[in-house]
Amino acid sequence: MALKIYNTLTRKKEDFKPLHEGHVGMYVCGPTVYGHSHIGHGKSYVSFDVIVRYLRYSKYTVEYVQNITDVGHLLGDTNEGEDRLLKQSRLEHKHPMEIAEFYTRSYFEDMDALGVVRPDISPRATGHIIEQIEIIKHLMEKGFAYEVNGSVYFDVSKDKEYGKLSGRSTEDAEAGTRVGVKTEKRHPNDFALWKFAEPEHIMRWPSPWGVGFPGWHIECSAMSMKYLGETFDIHGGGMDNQFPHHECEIAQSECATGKPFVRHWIHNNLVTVNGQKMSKSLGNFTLLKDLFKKHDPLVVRFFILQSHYHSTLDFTDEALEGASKGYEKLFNTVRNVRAELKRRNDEELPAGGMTIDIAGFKSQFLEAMNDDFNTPQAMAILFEVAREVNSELAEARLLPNQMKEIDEFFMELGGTILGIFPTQTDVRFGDDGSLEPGLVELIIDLRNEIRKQKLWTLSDQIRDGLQKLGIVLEDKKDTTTWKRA
RNA sequence: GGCGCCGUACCCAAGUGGUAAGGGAGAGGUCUGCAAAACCUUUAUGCGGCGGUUCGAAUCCGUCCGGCGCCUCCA
Repeated sequence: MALKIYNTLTRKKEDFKPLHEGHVGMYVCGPTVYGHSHIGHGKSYVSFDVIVRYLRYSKYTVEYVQNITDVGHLLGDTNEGEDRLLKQSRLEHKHPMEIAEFYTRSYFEDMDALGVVRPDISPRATGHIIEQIEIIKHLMEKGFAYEVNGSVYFDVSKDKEYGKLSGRSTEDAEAGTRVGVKTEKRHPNDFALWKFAEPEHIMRWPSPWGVGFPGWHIECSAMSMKYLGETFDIHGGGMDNQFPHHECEIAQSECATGKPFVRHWIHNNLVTVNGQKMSKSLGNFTLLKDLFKKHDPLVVRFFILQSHYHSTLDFTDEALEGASKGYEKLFNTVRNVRAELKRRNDEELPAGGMTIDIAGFKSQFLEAMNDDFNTPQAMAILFEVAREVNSELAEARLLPNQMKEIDEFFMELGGTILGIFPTQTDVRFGDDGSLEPGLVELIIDLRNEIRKQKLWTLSDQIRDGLQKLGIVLEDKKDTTTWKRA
C-alpha cells in the first residue's frame, strides 16, 4: 500500500512520489530562538519527527533540514515593530547572539527529551545572509522587487500565482488591511525582503542596498533551496505559518528560480490550552520544561501522537492524566515481555503455538501510517496487541521465541517509528548498567523466601520500603516483577 | 467583512458510503495472603439540529445552531 499524504497546496490526500526515487528532501520551519520552547513546538516537531522516522522506515533516504531563526524579525512589515531577539537581549542584558545560542541549546534539550531525532542540518539564518542577498538580487533583476529608502520589498502584483497556498486573493487581503497605516510599500500585501537598519539595530549586515537585515520570509527560501535544491519534496510547518510566511516563501522562491518550489506542503494544527488558543500575544503558553516537571516527556509525546497531526490538540490536566495512565499500561506490557524474556532466555522449547497474529497487526499498523500518518489509529493497534499479549503472559503461555517476536514488534513500531518507547538500555527498562537491578532482584528473591513462610508483615514491610525508594513490586503467578515508579 | 477548520459516550480520540477503533474514568466479575498489575463483561440503536441524495450516511449535498483558527508576531 502506497503512502498517502495530505497536501495543503492541492487540498487533497495524494500518493507520495518524491522527486528522485528513494530520496526525500524535507524542510520544516524551525523555532525563533528568543525563549524556551512551549507545547506548540512540542506538537509540531514531534509530528514532523514521526513523519521523518516513518519515511526512513519506509526505506527512503531523508535529508531533513530545519532552520534556526536567530535573526529577530520585526513585528510586522512596517518600521514601527520591534525586533524580538533584540528585545530579549535588552531584557537579559546580553548580546543577541548569546540569546540565540542559549535558547537554541534549550530547544535541542527539550526536543532530545521528547525523543525527537535531530535534523540532518540545522542552518542558522545569520549564517546565510549572503544566500539571502543573492535571491533578493535575482528578484530585483527580474523586476519582482523594488527598493525604497534602503529597504527592498517584494512586489506582489507581479506574481500572478500569489495566494495559491492559502487560497486568498490579494484583493481579499487588501480588504482586511487596517486603514491609516502609513507604509512605504506600493501594495499592502508587499512584504519585506530586506530592511534598512536604524543605528540602534545591533544585528546588521552590509548589502547592495546599504546596511540592514533580512526580511522574515527570505531565510527559509535561501536555506531550503541551498541544501535541498530549487525544487524539493516536502515543506512542513505550523498552520499559523501558512499565511503569510509560506505564501511569501513560494512567491519569492518561484519568482527567483522560475521553478516550482515545493511539491508537498504539510501543515500541522495548533495547540490549545483548556480550550483556549495558546499564543505569545495572549501570554498563556505552557513551556515544555514546566510540563516535564509533571509528566515524563515520553508521556507528552504519547499524548501528542494520540491525536492526528492535522487536528488541534487541547492540553488539559485531565487529558494528560488519561494519556499518562494509558502510556503506563502499554509500556508495562513492553517491559513485562522484556523481563520475562530475560528470565527465560536460556530455555530451549519447541517453537509454534503462537496465537497472536503479529504479522497481521503489523500490516494494520503500517496501513494506518500510510494513510497520512494516522498515529492514533496506529497506536490503537499497539493496544490491541498489548491486550492479547497480557492475556497470554498471565497464563504463561508464551515461549521465548514468541516473546522475542513480540518484543521486536513493539520496539520496531512503537520504538523506531513512533518513538514512544525508550531504547533498550534506558533507565525506564530498569536496565541501565547500574548496580540497582541486581540488588533489587536479590531482595525480591529473599522476600519470596519469606513469603513462602507466610511472614506477610515482613514481606509487606519490604515491599513498602522499596515503594518509598521508588521501586514498585508486583507479585505475579509464579514470579515477582519490579519497576521504577 | 474575506478565507478556512471543527462539532463522535462522563473526558481524550480514530473512523470520509456498508451498519460506531483505541485510551482514560465508572460499574460488575476473575485471579490474589494483601497490594498492585492483568484479564473478562458492561457503558453512544447513535455520531450538534433539521431536511435531501442513496438499497444503505457519522461519512455526500443543503441549511440552521454552537465552538475555533488565519487575515498582525507565533509551531
